[in-house]
Parts: sequence; structure tokens; C-alpha cells
Amino acid sequence: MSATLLEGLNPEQLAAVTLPPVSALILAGAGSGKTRVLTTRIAWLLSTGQIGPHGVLAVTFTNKAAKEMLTRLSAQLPINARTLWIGTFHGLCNRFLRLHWRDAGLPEAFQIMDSADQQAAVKRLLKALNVDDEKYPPRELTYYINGNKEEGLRPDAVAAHDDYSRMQRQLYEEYERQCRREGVVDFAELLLRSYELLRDNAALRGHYQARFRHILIDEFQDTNRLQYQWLKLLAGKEPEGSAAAEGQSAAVFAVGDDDQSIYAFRGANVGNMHDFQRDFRVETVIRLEQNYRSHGNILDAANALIAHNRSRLGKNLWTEAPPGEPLRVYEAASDFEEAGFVVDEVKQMRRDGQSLADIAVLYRSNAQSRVLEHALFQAAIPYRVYGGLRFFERQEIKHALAYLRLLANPEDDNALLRVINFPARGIGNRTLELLQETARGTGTSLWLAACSGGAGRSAAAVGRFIQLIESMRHEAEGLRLPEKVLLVLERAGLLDHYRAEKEGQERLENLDQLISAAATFVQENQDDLTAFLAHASLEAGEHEARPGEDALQLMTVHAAKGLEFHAVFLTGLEEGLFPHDNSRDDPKGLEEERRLAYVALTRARRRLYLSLAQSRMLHGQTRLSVASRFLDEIPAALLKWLNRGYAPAAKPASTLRSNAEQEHGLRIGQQVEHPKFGGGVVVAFDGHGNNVNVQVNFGVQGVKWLALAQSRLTLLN
DNA sequence: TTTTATAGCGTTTTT
DNA sequence: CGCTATAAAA
Repeated sequence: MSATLLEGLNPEQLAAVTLPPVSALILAGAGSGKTRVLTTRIAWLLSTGQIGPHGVLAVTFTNKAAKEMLTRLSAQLPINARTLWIGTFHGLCNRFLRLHWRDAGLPEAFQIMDSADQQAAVKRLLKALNVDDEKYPPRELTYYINGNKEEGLRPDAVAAHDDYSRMQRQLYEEYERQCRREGVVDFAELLLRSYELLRDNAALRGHYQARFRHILIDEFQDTNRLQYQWLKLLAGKEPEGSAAAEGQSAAVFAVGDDDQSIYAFRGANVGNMHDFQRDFRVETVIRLEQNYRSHGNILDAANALIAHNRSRLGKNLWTEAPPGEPLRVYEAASDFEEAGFVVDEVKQMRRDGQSLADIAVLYRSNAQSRVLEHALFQAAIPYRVYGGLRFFERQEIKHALAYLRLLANPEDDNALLRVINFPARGIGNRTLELLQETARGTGTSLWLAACSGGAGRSAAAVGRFIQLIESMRHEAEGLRLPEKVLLVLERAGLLDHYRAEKEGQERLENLDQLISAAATFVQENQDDLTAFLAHASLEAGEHEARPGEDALQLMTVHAAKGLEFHAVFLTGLEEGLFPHDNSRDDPKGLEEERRLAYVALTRARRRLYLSLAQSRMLHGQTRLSVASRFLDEIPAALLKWLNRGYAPAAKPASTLRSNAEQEHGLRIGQQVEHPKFGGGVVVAFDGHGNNVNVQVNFGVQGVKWLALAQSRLTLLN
């Protein structure tokens, strides 16, 4: 049995799969068969009888990855998916906290807030405390709270040196109080609470440490500090002094690729890869460097690009595949024309029998998708945009869920506020303020305040709302989940409301899908409202592509991680866009942008298009730009410029460049203004002292060389 | 209270 | 340009 299991693995993969039970780090390059190694490792451990299904813990970052692993695993072995602990960090922590809610100090039916809920909760808090949200922007405060939680810091452990940070800390504390009162937890709280529970409860810790002898982690480069701490604890690697079984820690199998770390901006800590080797006394580091995905030229380009990064663990992908075709580069005059180019090429490939689903169009930021969508729509090419509004994030779905939440836990203020006046039932701001005052005064939830009748003028309307929820709860008793959902939709008046709305058709369909989702959930899991609500929060869900429709794939580069396509368009390769303006000054930021570009390049199997636009509509105005530095970092021999007249701007010698830069503050890509030619962007410059010449791209007015001293050029930004 | 108008703002994002 | 959030008018 295990013979067929291991068939076709290369020596490194085989070594990784059959490692003895010690901790190891697997550096798995793009397209090197990472997922296969991970699942085969689990299958091998199980089928050789080294461990039972209950002894394995496998952690991923996305639900998609978890599902994929489970699917592949059950293809290799007859397993009961239910007994295996495979899931995302958050999914597993949720599972853990549902089992031990009492020890964790949570209500049995605690609810999970997604990012939007959390943001709303923070805003509400600021309002309740009369804090100026200009001085303490909710966005920033949320970031602060999550950042601290992800470092494992509660308010009492946060450092504060001035008035401002003391206030932040104070607000953090108030936020926690509010969450506790309402029985809700945010994403970071799931992790932090689990971590603290393990840390402080020796019996539980001992139990789980004894149980999970093998822990496997995917995308290890994306773990944050707290996740790493959690892992250490669970694996039995907690700090000295605790009485845990020394020398009996679990075998941690960490798989990652530092070159694909693209989430540092939200707290991922690549340093965990170094720490891991030290803390777990890792002696085995296996590099998976053979790429099974891309043709040689694509790989060479990616390798050359990423070689420009300084902080790397070091790794070079190679392939047995032929070089293939060169990378095709297209420089368009405008974003509009760039989209036209994509359309033309896609049409051609389609004529050649290429399926659209195997072609991806990637961009740095979501705003870029609009022009592309427009062009594709005009050309009647079916396409699908990933990462737009997700199913459980649509307003009608959130409304429906809010009603359901009130059934499970009426003290969920977030939920109550969302729907107390939706559909409109005459409860406005004034009334809500009164309610909130009452609630604050007595330190209770809005629900209780509403029940006590302190609602002033609209007391009748509020009373009817309370009645409505109560009667729904009553009627829902004993119903199956999908029926409960339907009941709520009807009784709450959501169906009527959207039926009356002109644009409500799609929303009605989505609500219908919510019932289906509930039915599916019951089938695959259990008939339990709280579990379903947790599912909705944790798997905001990519609803699956419509089956049977062949569609072009549009997504951000971030969203493309882990995927692969026959052909890939990487669009918008311009300074300021990719790399993005906001990352340019910071070398770390620039390296992350480069890794992002690396991820983009390595998505392609056979064909790779790189495109850029000289002018682009951004925030309602046209911006001019120059080619991304990333294009220069790919060897010219690998590139084939498709347009006629591209002449790379003559590069000034670097010393001259830095002179001119220092003397005049010039920069490639800089926006400038000329009294005659209007706005433009610096493409190149030359000379020094009073003899500096600047080449400027003025868009329609053309590209011109000007003498800086005479030209009355104004440097912007 | 609800609807409508306008000002502001605008990486990347899973959970 | 297109979305969201807040302000003024119905």
C-alpha cells in the first residue's frame, strides 16, 4: 500500500514524506509539489501505523487549502474526515473553544465577528465613549487591537509612553469589555483565547500535547507571532520552567517558502522560519527546488527577479522542462488599450482551443479590474472576478445572519443594531441613542435595555421588534436549520422588502442560496444554528464557480497564490502601481512587492504576458507612468517586446543619476508639470550641475528631452 | 424618520 | 470614476 503511495516522488520529496518523527523544515519552492508532500506525509504516517487519525493536527491558512488537503487525503486513504483535525488556524481554534468554552470563559453560544463586524463594533465603542474618531480613526484602532492580539498582548501588557498610546490602550481595554458583554469574539481573539487557555490550563495542555504527536503546517512563512506561540505550546515547546514533558514534544513538519511571503503587511513574520529552526532544534531542512509547473524561460525570469532581494534563505528553482517561449511584453499607450490587448490575445488563444478557465489575468490592485471587465464584457468573453464581495459579506446575507444571531444570542449588539430598523420600522437615530444611553447606564446589552422599555417615543416600535424576535425564536424551535432560515427571512420581512425593490432580484436569489447553504451545511456537518453561524463567519466563502461555465479568471496577485494556469497576464507593470507607491520608500516593502511579482510570474505554466500602460485612469484622473523596475530585473534575453517602437530609455550612469538625484531631487517616475506640455512623468535624466537634461513623457504631447535649467519644469510630489 | 445630496477617499487580505 | 459616510432637506 505504501509503495503506491510513494510512487513518483523525487528523492527530496520522498525524504520529506518519510522523515522520522522529528521536527523539520521543508523549503518548498513554487510548483515543487508542496501540497502533495504534505498530504502524502499524512497518508504515510497513517498507513504505516505510526499514528492514528486522532494524533494528527494539520494547519493551513485558507479553507480552500484545508479542503484540498482533505480531498486528496481521502483519495489516498479511506479516512473519516471528521476525526482528523485538519483546518485553518481559526477553524481549529474555534473547534477547540467550542469544546472548552467554559474553561475559556466564553458563553456557550459565543459568536464570531468578521472584520466588518469588528470595525462596526469599534466605531460603536468610540461613539459610546464620546471619543473623537478623527483623532482615533476606527481603522487604525482596529489595526492596533489586532496587532497587539497577534503579538499575544492584552491591554495590561501593552506598553504606553504618551497620552495618545495610553488612550489607545484604554480603548483596547474598553473594546474587550464590550466584546465580553456581548458574547462575541473577533478573529484574533479566537487564536489568543486558545493560546491563553492552553498556557494557563495544565490539564488541557497536557491532554492535547499527549494527543497531537504530529503537527503539520502549510505556508509557514505566513504565520504571525501568536500563531507560532500557539504552535510551540501545543507541540510541547513552551518556555523553560513549566512541567511539560521535556523531550517528548510533537514532531512539527513545517512547509513554507520565504520567497512567497506576501502578507508581512498584516503581521506575518517570516522570522518564524529562523526561530523555528532554533526553538525546535531542527536538524533537517529539505529544499524542494524542482519545479513541475513552468517552462524554463518563465522560471529563469522568476529566479532572476527574486535574486534582487537581499533577505532570503536562498533557493533556486530548476526544471527539466524545455525553455519554451519567451515572455511576451506589451507596452500600451493607455490602460484602455492594455485591456484591448488582453482581449485580443485571449480571443486568439480561445480560437486555438485553449479553455478560458486556464487563463488568468492578474493585477496588483482591485481597482484595475474595472477596465478589464469592461473590455471583456464588450467582447463577450465570459470571465469571473475573484475576491470581490464574498457571499457571506453581502448586505442581504449579513442582515439575514444578524436575525439568526439574535435568535442564538439576543445580546449581540452588533446584530441588533444592524437589523433593528431594517426593513425600516420607524426606529431611528434618536431612539437608538436613548437605548444606548440606557444600556450604558446599566451596563447591559441593547437587547435588555430595549426589553426594559426605556425607548422613549418609539417604545411601541421597539416593543414590536422585541416581540418579533421572541416569536421567531419560539416558532423556530424544533425546525430544521434551512426551515429556520426561511422562517426568519419571511417573518423579518426581508423577502417582502427585496421583492419591492427594483434591484432586489439578485438579492432574493442570494437569500435563496442562503437557504441552500444551510441545507448543505446540515448535510455535511450538523443541524445546529451556532455552528452554522460560525461557519458563515469563518468561511466567508468563495462560492464555487458556476459549474460548467468556462470563464477567464481575473484576480489580484495576492489571490492567485497557490494557483496555476496555462497562461497568465500580469498587467499594470508600472512604477507606482507595481511596485506600489506606498511601498517604494521602505526597502522591506519593496522586497515584499518583488516577492509578489515573483508569485505572479510563477503562476504560469506555459505562457506569460507582461503588460503596462503609459497612461492610466486612476481615481478619476489620468496618470502617466514609466515601466516597472521589475521589468528591468528580468534578463532582456527572456523578453519579447510585442510592440513596434519600444526603445528602452537610455539609462544614465548610476553615479550621474545619483548626483542629479541629490542635486535636484529628481527621480524616475516622478510626476512633473510643464507650462506648455502640461503634466508628465520623468522617464530618464542625464548630466549634472547646471547641465542636467530630463526626459519626460507628456502622454499625448509625446516624450521630450528638456534642459532642466531652462525648461521651467515643476517637480511635483 | 427617511430620503437625497454632497464631500471625501481611494494597496494588497484570510480568518 | 465609484463607493461610503455623513449632512441637509423633505
